[in-house]
Amino acid sequence: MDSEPPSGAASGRRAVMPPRMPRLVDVAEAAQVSVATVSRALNDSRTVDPVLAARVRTAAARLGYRPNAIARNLRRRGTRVWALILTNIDNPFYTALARGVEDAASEFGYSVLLYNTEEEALRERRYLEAAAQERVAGAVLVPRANNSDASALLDAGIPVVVADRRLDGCGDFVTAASYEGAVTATEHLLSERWRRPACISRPADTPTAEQRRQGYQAVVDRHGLPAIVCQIPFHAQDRAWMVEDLLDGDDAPDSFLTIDSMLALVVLHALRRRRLRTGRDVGLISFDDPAWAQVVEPPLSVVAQPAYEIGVAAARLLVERIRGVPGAGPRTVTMSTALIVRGSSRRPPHAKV
Amino acid sequence: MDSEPPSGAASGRRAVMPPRMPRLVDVAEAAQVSVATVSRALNDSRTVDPVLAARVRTAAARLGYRPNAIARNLRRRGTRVWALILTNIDNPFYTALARGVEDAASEFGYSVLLYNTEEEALRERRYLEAAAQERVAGAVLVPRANNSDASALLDAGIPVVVADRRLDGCGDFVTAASYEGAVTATEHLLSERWRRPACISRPADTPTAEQRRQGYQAVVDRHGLPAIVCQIPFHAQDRAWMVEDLLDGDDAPDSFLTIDSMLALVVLHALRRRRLRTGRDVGLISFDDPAWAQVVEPPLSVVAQPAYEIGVAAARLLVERIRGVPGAGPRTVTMSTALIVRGSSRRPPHAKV
DNA sequence: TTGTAGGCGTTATCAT
DNA sequence: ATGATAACGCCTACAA
Repeated sequence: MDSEPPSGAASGRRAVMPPRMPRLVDVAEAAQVSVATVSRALNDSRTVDPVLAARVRTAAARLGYRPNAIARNLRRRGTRVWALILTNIDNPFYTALARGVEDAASEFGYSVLLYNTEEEALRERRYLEAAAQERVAGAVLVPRANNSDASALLDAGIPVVVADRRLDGCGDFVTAASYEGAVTATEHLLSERWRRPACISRPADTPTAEQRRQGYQAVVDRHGLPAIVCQIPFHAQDRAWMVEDLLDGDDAPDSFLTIDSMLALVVLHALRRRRLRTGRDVGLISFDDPAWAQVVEPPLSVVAQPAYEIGVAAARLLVERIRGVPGAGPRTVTMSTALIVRGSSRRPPHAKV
Repeated sequence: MDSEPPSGAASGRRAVMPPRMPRLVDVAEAAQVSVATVSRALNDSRTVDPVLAARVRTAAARLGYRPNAIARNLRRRGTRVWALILTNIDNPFYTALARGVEDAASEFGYSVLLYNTEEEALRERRYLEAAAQERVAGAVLVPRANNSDASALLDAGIPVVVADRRLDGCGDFVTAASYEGAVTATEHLLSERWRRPACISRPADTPTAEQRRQGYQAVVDRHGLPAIVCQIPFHAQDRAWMVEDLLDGDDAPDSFLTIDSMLALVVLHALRRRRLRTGRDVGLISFDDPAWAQVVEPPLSVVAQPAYEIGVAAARLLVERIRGVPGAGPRTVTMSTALIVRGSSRRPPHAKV
């Protein structure tokens, strides 16, 4: 048996100990009822005498009683917590997605654990494991790559909703129509009479990036144009150089499709150093619609994704999964993208090549 | 007593039930040892026979055993989870701060619950309550206003580190030198020969905003210049109008200090509509150094705050608080800001007024 | 309607 | 070094 300090007074308690929080029994004692009655009064007060219920609530309030979620979770065998595992909270797209998830979770009565993998496989593995040990009620996962392994969660029977980047055999999936968006964007560049569009993308093991690259490629192929693809690692130090090298090469592009807004920044940096202007010397269109898109000169043309709504949709699927019958097959929700033409993708009538 | 389904076989378990996870007793049975030995082998294996320890680990691995953090927390009377309560994850400053906290937390072995209050008092209250019930080991709090009430956490003896916005009587505090930063920024504008700088700030109950406003005001007062202050609510719909109204008024400013990067976007919007250019027609300098600062034309002058480092510092203070003697008085860490002059704050030699 | 008491899975004490 | 076992705080089946 444990040797607890005498609970009688301050005698056995060291001064440095945090104050012991009131428990159900304390409330019960104060209200002169049993713990069962307190528990019932505080949860489903239907089956409890209103008079007693009031007495209980008064006592609870007076003592500053706060239910211990740990004990409750143990007894209920489940938490009211979700894990949100994503690759890079700095990317405004994921920031918005996170807001959507958090917002909806809060509405459904869940708290959310944020795990930022920084696109690192090791961290992702650690986090999936941590989430499983925390016995989260569910998880929204943006996998690092197509070989990410969510089995730590799945084996534990924890529902997982995958967001943004496909991951097979992993339950539900919410994403935007990446391929179609890339097709639209590339066709837009061509309709503006750009003839050598480049696709600035991410490593090929990033599913969504790869789909966008393919959408781009399909269009340039169909038009008999060369595919100019540049896959920039997430952790590259010399990102701007890669674009500048591209511009210096023999087969320099005359326009760009960037598959996320951080790459648009990279391209804009490179262009600035080369003293090239978008919407004039070169064309530029990017996936995502970051807050700054409308304050650059000229404003940035984009393929906007409903990032916040994707987060909300993921949350909705997750609650259904948690409440619902596991029998139901995996569902995929594909949100549509929106082409927003601003200035950066335009090509002036008499531009030189 | 509870009526559990017979645990013997699949007979009593409905097909829809999630798989029951292996417990310590299961590992013990498989390894032919007592639960105590398993627990010891998996935690502090010093005091256990290497042979048995190996057998335990093998059995645990084979069964896919994952310690139940809920039960562990109950027994240990404490979680390995922090709460990160902040006002707006969309603001790049807080995004970076969150990364810092999460990064450090992960290193210290903690998970972090993200609570995004959206600058709403009600949500903040709910979240503080939720964090307290979750019995988090500690919290990093960016309070909504100077009247925020963290007693839900404090009463429970949960250490709180306040970040960015001061909140008295609430333990440790990490922030950047707002007042000084604003002084520096304002003096910089004056040194560029702008004569009517305006301060685009936030409501007066936002401590940090107020300090920046005061820093600005001290400088313009000292120079006998008029103070032009515009406090834009966080949820305002017509934010750009407020700035445009300012520009249309009799006492129109010739330059701006914005106290966060989102307000810089608002001002840039307004200026665009008025066809005014920064670094030429008007001056602009902003707190924070968002990723887009260097791709606007001209690049944005800023007072940069070490957002990520503030998050890390908060995390460090928090672990010390958790591990250390509560006797130690509240500490304040003030990080210095950095004036980065780019193009937007410059005033050309022969500018017209 | 209310009370009693067992157990959720783990850790740590005590006894061996 | 190992094992049996009592809590941690809550919920709920069962008895009254």
